[in-house]
Amino acid sequence: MQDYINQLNEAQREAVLQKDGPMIVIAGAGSGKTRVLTYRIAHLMHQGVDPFNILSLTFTNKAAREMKTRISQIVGGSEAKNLWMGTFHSVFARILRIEGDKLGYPPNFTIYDSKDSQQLMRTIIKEMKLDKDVYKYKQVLSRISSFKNSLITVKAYRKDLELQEADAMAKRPRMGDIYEEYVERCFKAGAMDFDDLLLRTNELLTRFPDVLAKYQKRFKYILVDEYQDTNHSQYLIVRALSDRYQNICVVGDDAQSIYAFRGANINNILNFQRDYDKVASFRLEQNYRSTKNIVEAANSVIDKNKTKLEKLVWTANDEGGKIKVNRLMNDAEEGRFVASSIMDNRMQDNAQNGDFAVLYRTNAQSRAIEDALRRKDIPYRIYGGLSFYQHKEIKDVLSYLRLIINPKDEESFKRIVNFPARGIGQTTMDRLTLAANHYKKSLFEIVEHIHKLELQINKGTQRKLINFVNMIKSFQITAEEKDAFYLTELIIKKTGLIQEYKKDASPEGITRIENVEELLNGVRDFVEGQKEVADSRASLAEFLEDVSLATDLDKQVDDDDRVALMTIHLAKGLEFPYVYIVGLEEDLFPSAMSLNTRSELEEERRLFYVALTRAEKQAYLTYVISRYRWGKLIDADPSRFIEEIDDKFLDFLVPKDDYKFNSFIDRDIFNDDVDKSKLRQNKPKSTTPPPSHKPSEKQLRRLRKLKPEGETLSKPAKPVTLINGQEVEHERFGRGKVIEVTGVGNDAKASINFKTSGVKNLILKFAKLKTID
DNA sequence: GCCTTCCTGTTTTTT
DNA sequence: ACAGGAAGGC
Repeated sequence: MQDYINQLNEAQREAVLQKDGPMIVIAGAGSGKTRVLTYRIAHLMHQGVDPFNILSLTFTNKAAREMKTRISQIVGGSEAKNLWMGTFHSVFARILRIEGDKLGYPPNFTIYDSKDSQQLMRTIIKEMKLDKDVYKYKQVLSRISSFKNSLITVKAYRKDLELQEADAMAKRPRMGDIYEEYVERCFKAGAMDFDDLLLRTNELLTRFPDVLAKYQKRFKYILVDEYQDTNHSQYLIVRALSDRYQNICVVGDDAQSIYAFRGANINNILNFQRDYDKVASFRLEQNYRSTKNIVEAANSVIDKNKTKLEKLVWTANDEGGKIKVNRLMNDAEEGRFVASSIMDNRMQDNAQNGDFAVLYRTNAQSRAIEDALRRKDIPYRIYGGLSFYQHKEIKDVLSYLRLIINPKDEESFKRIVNFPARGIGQTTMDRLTLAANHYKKSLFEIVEHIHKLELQINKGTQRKLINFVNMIKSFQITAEEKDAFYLTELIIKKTGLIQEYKKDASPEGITRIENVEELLNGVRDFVEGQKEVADSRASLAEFLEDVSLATDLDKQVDDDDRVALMTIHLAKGLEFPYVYIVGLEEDLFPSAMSLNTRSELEEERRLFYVALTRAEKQAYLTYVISRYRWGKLIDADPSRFIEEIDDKFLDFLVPKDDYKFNSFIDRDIFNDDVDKSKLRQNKPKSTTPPPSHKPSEKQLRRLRKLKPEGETLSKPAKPVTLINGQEVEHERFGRGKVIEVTGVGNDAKASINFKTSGVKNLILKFAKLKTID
């Protein structure tokens, strides 16, 4: 029993042995955080704590599953089954299934995924006759999401003049009305979106003290992993639940906080010691994962951030190879480099495909890497991107299941009422919706009573609608008697879905059918795993819940040997012997969207830190000179993040001097609104330009745009004498005709009418113009 | 009510 | 470049 204790270092052991009271574990990357969490839970159980009384919140369901397995290996027996473990969303969805009726939700409430939410928002904006260019549904939705994550209800919004002012300033004065309508429509449909799962849990715990007391008593010990990525809503839930016993253990690393964009509040971890009394705090600073080179390089990067808790991550591991940096011509070549480098490493080090990961900032970058790997027959798997459950054909099938479970689910109803085609068109749907809004009933109920209502829908169409509803009802009866697999198969056949897909013989169409088959297999596996559970109807609901909360990582199959391709966000918590971080270019990583504020840039830097620290043995950084974005070839500059790593940790495969790091120019331009002096303090190197500094063409262009009086950086181009009517050619704008010339010498400008891009005013000193005779 | 063509946003990250 | 939605014609 004491065995596992001996496998820990001192700091880890202390954190495991500390039994009661609030505690925080600041765990540097690779410092054995998961190990501490698992052993701590196992230890609690050894000390006689009932697993039933332990709640452990993890970042992914996969992490929860793995931890459970490891715990049961340590404690033996099946006790670990009773642990409450999972993501915030899945744990509280379960609680809301039990308690949701108090808030007016059916036990089988639907969980709207982001596509459902988007669809609903579109409908609302259209119905309210708002300008869709001003009220962009995604923007509106993300604003509402941030309200919900900060626990700002519609009521609270109505009282908050500042928020309303802000929306009015953004030309969206109807935000409050939209918010209200959206919340009402979800509620009417018996549906919760992702944010509701947390918001409604808060509502439940606040409005019903007896419910709060029940779960406070139940969860005597609470553990929260990745605490740095919790949002305000999650923070309040944890506070409420832990209030009675105060046995709350949070684990996290402020340096790895990368989810601010979805409401994560880094202050939750920074202020933990203020929030609870007598907090025991532990620091795990020894890294067991990576080589010295990687650990120290990563440290040197994160040092540039101002907002952080002090800690020193170190390692006793070997020094290891330097981080290899390579520059490639374009994204295709970048892919080829990664592929052949993987082949080399496989040969030389006898590495497996599964030892490699390729990490990127945006999903769109996977394409080029994929192509290269496929050409070299290197097996790979892409994580993220379009999740399996978001494919059209899968959503179609799932919508049938969802409607069977919850007939009020409007998004499902709309999706399938005329798919496969049943002759129910837009006009009919508009009239139904009107009636539904008017009578405050669901579409389904309106159809059920359609003969009693005076709707302008002809008898034939009414018949079709009733047939549809009756079919769903018959499925409901089947669902009572048979398992989910039987039901799903029945639906696919009886509705004609599969025939519909079979019509399409294109490769995409074939993939569709395969996907449906895969879904069917998934349902079967689920049913097999649920054989003991008597209530098949409940199990169908559970399947749907699993599906809507599953992350791509959750359905990962580790059993075959493949290279992993994923975004850095998805890679958090994972580790690989070899890691390729690709696309290290300004405007891509750091993303152009994050250059406006210091805190956003710091989050990008943390993201880079996360990426680097995934590597155990060898890390590669690549950037390209030009990259296809938006279907166009775009010039790129190397990322400032490469420059921020001390050269002594780097091995430049292309001599560094060959291609200059000029990004400091961008920095001065882009961060004019930010605290410049501080930025510069953190970048001593940038004040001294590299010896043989030569700005790239792209930077020159920027400089010309922003500082027309551009100093000595650019050599004045050979003066061109122009006269009106002269034909000229510009490298970017193409051919044009001079309309007017003004000024002399350095101030000389010309208005030129370009054939393709219209009239431009150019400063002749900078414009590279060729005259055409 | 269905089909075609045009238009639009997408590429920052996700439970 | 490309998918998904909107709009307009049949």
